[in-house]
Amino acid sequence: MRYSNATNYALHTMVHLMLQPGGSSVGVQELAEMQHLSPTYLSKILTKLTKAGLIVSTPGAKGGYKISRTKHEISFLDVIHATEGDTSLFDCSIHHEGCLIENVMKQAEENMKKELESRLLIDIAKEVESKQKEG
Amino acid sequence: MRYSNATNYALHTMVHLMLQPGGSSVGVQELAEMQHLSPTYLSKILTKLTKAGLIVSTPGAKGGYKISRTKHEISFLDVIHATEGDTSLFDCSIHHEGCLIENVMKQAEENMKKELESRLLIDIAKEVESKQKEG
DNA sequence: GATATTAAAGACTCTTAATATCTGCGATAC
DNA sequence: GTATCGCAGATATTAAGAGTCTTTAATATC
Ligand code: SF4
Ligand code: SF4
Repeated sequence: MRYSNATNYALHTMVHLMLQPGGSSVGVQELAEMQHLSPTYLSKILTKLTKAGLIVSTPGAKGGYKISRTKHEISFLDVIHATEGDTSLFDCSIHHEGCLIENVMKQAEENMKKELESRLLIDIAKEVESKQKEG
Repeated sequence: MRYSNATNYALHTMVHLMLQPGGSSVGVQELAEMQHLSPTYLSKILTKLTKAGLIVSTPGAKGGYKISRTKHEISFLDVIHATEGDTSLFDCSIHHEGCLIENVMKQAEENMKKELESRLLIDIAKEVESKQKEG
């Protein structure tokens, strides 16, 4: 059980877009080069982020992707939901009434999600920025 | 990203074995029937649990599986580790020095594991037992 | 000791999901 | 109009999970 690589790429892309001065657009080929990916593959991931409303795409010449207006509210969990879907980690198909096992597993998962929801990408971006200025 | 079915089967098996009077052994075919599985498939899962020291196997005639001596200390996390391995959910192969993203993901995962570590199977087994007496 | 019973291990197939590429379409700037 | 770009669909390719079959080794019973 592991997060997909797409989630990793999505997180990096989001941070990168947040660091764009004035929230300007960046083309997929630049984002792909940065992460050593093929543009077509990354494009699929970016489409997911777009549909989730985390970034905004502008097609056509001089187009690209830019961070959404909700920039300061985007959490790690938002990105993960966009790439991984929002299904439960533990999904017993039977669902017995008042299942004790499911209870424990779901509660634990909730603990993880709470943390991921409380951590905002903007804070990471800011830290990265200040590190770059130092170095 | 989902827990494997094996983890579900393992959890059910563990609870079942804990409910055996006197911790007596149960054969794989009985455990398999209970969960509508093939004995050979379940056998692989049971071997993992055995190697993790959560259950004890006795081969040969009248053999089977019984719960380990550490019965009262076995947590959900122990079972999950046995079936899923103990690799991290978020595993970036690069591992940059002081990576901020990895930090957040690992911390969140830790929150989940803390909960899974604190929840003991024996408590679930006892609840199941008392429910059965009620019904 | 012979035999029946049972767990352990390895090879193997099947299915599914993730990964990745290629192609054509539609929107936009110039 | 044309070059540039994101979007969607089809299509490999790969990896992991799910599950079966067969053989081997250990044990109890007789
Ligand atoms: S007891 Fe819970 S986990 Fe087990 S089969 Fe029922 S619903 Fe699923
Ligand atoms: S910044 Fe962190 S997650 Fe990103 S490549 Fe480096 S180690 Fe991996």
